[in-house]
Amino acid sequence: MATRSLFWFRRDLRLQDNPALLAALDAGEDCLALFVMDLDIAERSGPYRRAYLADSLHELDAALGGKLAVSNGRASEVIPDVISRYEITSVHAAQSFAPYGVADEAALAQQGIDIEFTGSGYAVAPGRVRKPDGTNYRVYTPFFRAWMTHGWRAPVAAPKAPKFVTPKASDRSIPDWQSPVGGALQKAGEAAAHTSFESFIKSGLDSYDVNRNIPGIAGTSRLSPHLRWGEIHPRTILSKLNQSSAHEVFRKEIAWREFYADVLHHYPHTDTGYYAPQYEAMRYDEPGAKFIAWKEGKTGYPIVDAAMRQLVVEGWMHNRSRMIVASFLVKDLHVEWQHGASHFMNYLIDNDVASNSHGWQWTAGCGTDASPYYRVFNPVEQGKRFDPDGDYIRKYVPELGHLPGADIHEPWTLLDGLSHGYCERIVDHATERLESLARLEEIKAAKELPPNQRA
DNA sequence: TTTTGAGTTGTTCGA
DNA sequence: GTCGAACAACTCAAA
Repeated sequence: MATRSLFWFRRDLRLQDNPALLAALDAGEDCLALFVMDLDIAERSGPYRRAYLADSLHELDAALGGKLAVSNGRASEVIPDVISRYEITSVHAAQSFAPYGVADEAALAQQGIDIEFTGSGYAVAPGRVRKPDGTNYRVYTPFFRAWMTHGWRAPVAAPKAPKFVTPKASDRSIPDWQSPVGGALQKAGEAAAHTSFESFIKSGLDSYDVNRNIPGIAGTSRLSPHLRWGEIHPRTILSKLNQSSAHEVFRKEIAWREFYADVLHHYPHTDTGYYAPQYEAMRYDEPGAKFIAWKEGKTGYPIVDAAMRQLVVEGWMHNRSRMIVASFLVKDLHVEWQHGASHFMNYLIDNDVASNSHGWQWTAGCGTDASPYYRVFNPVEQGKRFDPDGDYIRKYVPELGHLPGADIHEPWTLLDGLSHGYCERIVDHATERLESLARLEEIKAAKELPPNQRA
């Protein structure tokens, strides 16, 4: 009897270092490569996310010799249908740990579809790193140590002479979504991922510890979208790192991604829910005009506005900027973190639920290892410190292009500062910082009330 | 079980 | 301008 396997491409749009793909090719005389496109999700995604995914799928299809099947729908409907139409004898995939993927797996299992899972998008699969007593870590540093001790397998090579099934024309719905006119979308795909990584090794990695915090220079790896879609596997990256301190700082960033995936795995409600539940009771402001100003990059705080505009024109934002704008939304505008997280998810091409939700919760003070409550980012100080010459701001906020150097951080102090179309500050930071601290005092006090008197 | 040390990313204030 | 201390208390991990 003939064997034909199905490989379900999910967040692993690559051929190299893909053990699940090797398992699929081993299991069949030929193999159908399938990506399942949920158009409902795509509909709700921002333009850059869509364009990036389309680009990545085209790259993958080319690498497969034009044999990538793409079918629209939900995995729980598409996969059983494909199994019967192509007479599939075994199904293979990497395991997912994000809420959507986990739901797909459960729905397929319920229908009795047997999937052989091999590996995950992490060096160490979520749930594997445990304390000696078997429970999960809730603090990063001990997690990191245990993760290092746990270790991970070496990368594996791309398949040699794979035999893929030619899909029917009706299963070739590879979208042609384009990025918005004038936007600057990062190149997607496995080849681009390796090009990015190699150029980062050559010119960025050894100074990563110093340069990664300066949004105005290209000091970061730009690997986040590639990791998001699995165009490169983290263990491929880890295998190239040495023991130097710059490399160690970068390794720790990879570990943060793994830590947050582990936390989300153990507390699945924290994708949109509070990790620290007492913060739910805090007084927040409804997102209104100020929230819109934040989204549009019109808060009157140059570093915040530059960052928010970078997000909209590139589908990406520097990590330092993410913290600054997140702090501003939560602590200066008193808007709940979920509104900001959702805006990020729509625009970011590296939109990862675990990293995004927990990054936001860290800033908001309600996450794991959260920032102390009294730590409120000062957008002017952050600008002066991390964009000292204002290069980053001038790149994204042309209204301030006429201001030299450090003058750019406080345009309201200059006589003609507001005469070039730049907006006035929507709030006063010093005032809102105190307001934020006062609201935090309220939930601290509330915690001490007996349960029947709590709000 | 108890104890102890530690904990991504900062700001402000006063000397 | 620079520097160190204060900003709290709590939870977590590990001995």
